[in-house]
Amino acid sequence: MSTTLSPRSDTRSRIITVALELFAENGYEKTSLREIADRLGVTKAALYYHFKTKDDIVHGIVEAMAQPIDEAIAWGEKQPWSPEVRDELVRRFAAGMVERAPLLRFFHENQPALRGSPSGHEFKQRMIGMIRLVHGPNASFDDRLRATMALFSVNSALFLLKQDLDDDGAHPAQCEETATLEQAVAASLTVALEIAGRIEPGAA
Amino acid sequence: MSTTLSPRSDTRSRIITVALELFAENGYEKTSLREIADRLGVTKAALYYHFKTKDDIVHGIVEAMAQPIDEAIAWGEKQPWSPEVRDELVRRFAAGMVERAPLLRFFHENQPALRGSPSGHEFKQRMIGMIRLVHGPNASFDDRLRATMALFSVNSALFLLKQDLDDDGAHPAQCEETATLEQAVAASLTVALEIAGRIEPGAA
Amino acid sequence: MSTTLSPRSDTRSRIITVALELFAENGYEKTSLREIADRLGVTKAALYYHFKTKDDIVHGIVEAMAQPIDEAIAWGEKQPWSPEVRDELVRRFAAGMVERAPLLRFFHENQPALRGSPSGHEFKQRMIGMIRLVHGPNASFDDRLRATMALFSVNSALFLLKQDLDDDGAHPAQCEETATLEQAVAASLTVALEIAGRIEPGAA
Amino acid sequence: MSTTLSPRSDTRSRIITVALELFAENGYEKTSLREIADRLGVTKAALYYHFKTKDDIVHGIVEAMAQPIDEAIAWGEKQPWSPEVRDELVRRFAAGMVERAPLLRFFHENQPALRGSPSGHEFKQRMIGMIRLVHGPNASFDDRLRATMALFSVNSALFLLKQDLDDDGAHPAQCEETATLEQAVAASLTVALEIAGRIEPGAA
DNA sequence: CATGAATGAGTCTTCATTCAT
DNA sequence: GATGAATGAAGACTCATTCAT
Repeated sequence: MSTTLSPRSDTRSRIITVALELFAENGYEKTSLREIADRLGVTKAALYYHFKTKDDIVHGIVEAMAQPIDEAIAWGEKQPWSPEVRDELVRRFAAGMVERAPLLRFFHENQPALRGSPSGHEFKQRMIGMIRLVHGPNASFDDRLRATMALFSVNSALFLLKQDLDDDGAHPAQCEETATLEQAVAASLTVALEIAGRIEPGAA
Repeated sequence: MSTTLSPRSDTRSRIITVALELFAENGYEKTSLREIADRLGVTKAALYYHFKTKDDIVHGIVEAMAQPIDEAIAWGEKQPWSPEVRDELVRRFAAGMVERAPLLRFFHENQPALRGSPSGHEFKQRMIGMIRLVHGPNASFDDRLRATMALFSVNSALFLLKQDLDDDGAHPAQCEETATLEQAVAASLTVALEIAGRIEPGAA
Repeated sequence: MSTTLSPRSDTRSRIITVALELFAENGYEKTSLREIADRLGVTKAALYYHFKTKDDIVHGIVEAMAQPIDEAIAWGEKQPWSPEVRDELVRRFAAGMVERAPLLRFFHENQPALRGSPSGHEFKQRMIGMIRLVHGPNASFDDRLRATMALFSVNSALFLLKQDLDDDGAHPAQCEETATLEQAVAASLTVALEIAGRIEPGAA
Repeated sequence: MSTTLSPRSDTRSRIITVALELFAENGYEKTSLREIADRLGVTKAALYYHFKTKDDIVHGIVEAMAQPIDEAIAWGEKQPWSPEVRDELVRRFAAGMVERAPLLRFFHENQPALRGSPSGHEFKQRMIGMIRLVHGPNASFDDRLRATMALFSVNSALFLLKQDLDDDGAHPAQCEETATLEQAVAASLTVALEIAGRIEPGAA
């Protein structure tokens, strides 16, 4: 009769999953609630039983997916800044985001829709928090930019990967073989650490 | 009575300017033709005299704004790849994009809308061309990622700058002074060259 | 442990009270069952345990609140018409309606919603019955109108009172002090009796 | 090529006519834009070409129909208050409203919908203005109530008339013959003047 | 060159209602 | 007595697009 740690409801989390999928693939604006409902085999009205508004679904997504970031932030806030901490943060972020690639993509590619949305803001704050921890206190604009790019690295890698797949083999020996997801992520981490490595300790 | 190099029509180019402004600021989907028309003081129908469809406006934008990229590409294609050429390409791209920041922002933040749009594809091809020239032949995935990020650097800098402006000074001595546009661009170039600098000549 | 004259159920009568409040304040159409349920701290479904439909709640309201009218009607039907009876009916109606002001307001301001509703009809029949008793048999249209207006007088007074409250003192010495509820009701009775006083015994 | 005094557009005024008809008959909330559009043989979207919102249609109605009231108010404001002016105002209002009966009915029976609507407020202000002119300065609550009821008299007469028609002859010799519209209006004026006649000159 | 009028398809959202538990 | 989950129908509104003038 009782499940340990029962999710708020099955439908609710299925909505979150499917919505993120569609939002990431087709964009927030181009994804209608009908599409989400159809793919789930329920009615639009059912969505409204679980979420007050379309934007509230985004809220649900963030709430359900941002945990690794929150943990990384929580951890980072307890450490005094050091190059090691910095690198560890980058690593943790990358690790957490690999399986959540759609979340990052959604966030990056839907800024206009998220601008002015409370839930969009919510996630942006987390990103900004991470960035701040990575570059540490008293950072120059250069270093803040490095921190930003280091974290966005995963995203660029995913962009590139997607490009390769869309071309499906149409690149004539110009480049090497198409990378796998794992390779892409590895590359993203390599480059991210390179970039972050140039961040200099805050000038007192 | 006669303009040297008269543009196809004044209204036409005003539409392009205003549309890009709005697309960049509010997003492609959230910008209606009515808004564009209103801001220009004409009717929606007038837009249809100059452009066949909403997407066609994007086409017009790209056509009107991508020139510097095209020139950089044209130049780059004639040079054999070398670290100097690579850096010069990065510099030219940055130089060209500073005044066209909205274009880049529009491109980055509206992927979902642009996906599936002929005009979106058009611009993406140019970006891919640039990336390819920057990393040169036979590049590893790592290097292609570096090239990509070097070019996207401007965009990250602009993202950061916008964040600062939105907070308007609410960050308590945590970071240095808010940067100016020029400083931001300079930083973006610095970092871009750092990243590109790690690209290694195509191995065997 | 036992209430004399226990109501059908406590929740049931709380629903009636709250529903009438909301119906009177915000209108029948603009009041959703969710609102009623929320204000009571129960679920919509709970309402359906006590009432078959939304309209059935109106039925419940009328049933619970129209008693004084019914009694006045019952009394009036036993008396032969006379000016004294007429005045007494007006007085009884006014007396009964003061504490039931929301009922009257609801009835007056929601005609469109009540039209076509069985429960709306129910109440209207009572009003018509009252009117008929007030003007007595063989009344001219003028007298029927007088009877109608005499009874609706309370409502107009309440309308006026509400207006005053909404303006909260913004009328610059144009009128006297804002009246209290008691004064308003007293005025309404004065005027009602004036109007009814002109009703002439059924001619011929 | 040019019509003197051409209406803003034919469709526009047809919308106003039909909308008022339906609003008065079925209520504001129960009248959907589809209904209005259907009855006009156009699409919902066409309505939105002429009116920004459903409420804006009400605004249009008031603007188009309230002229007689405005004129009466304008006239009344120029006269010093006197019993003759008072009666004349009542007469003018009645005269103006007969052909606009639906407007008054709409206003009376849709308070909840109009509450909070700018256009509803607009009309209410006019009514309040009229009332104020009828009772004159320094009026007691009683007199303000008389003024109000005098003006609402038409409405009550119409209510009564409608009742008679709905019963279609089911009243068993209880009352006289059903009145005609003209008789009803005449009665309403008679009673209105009676009521207004009791208004006493403001107590200096 | 441009407008006024209109459309069709689709969006998000709300509501009364139902039913298994 | 009451709830959680879901539905079907409908509503207001927006948008890109068309076309006669």
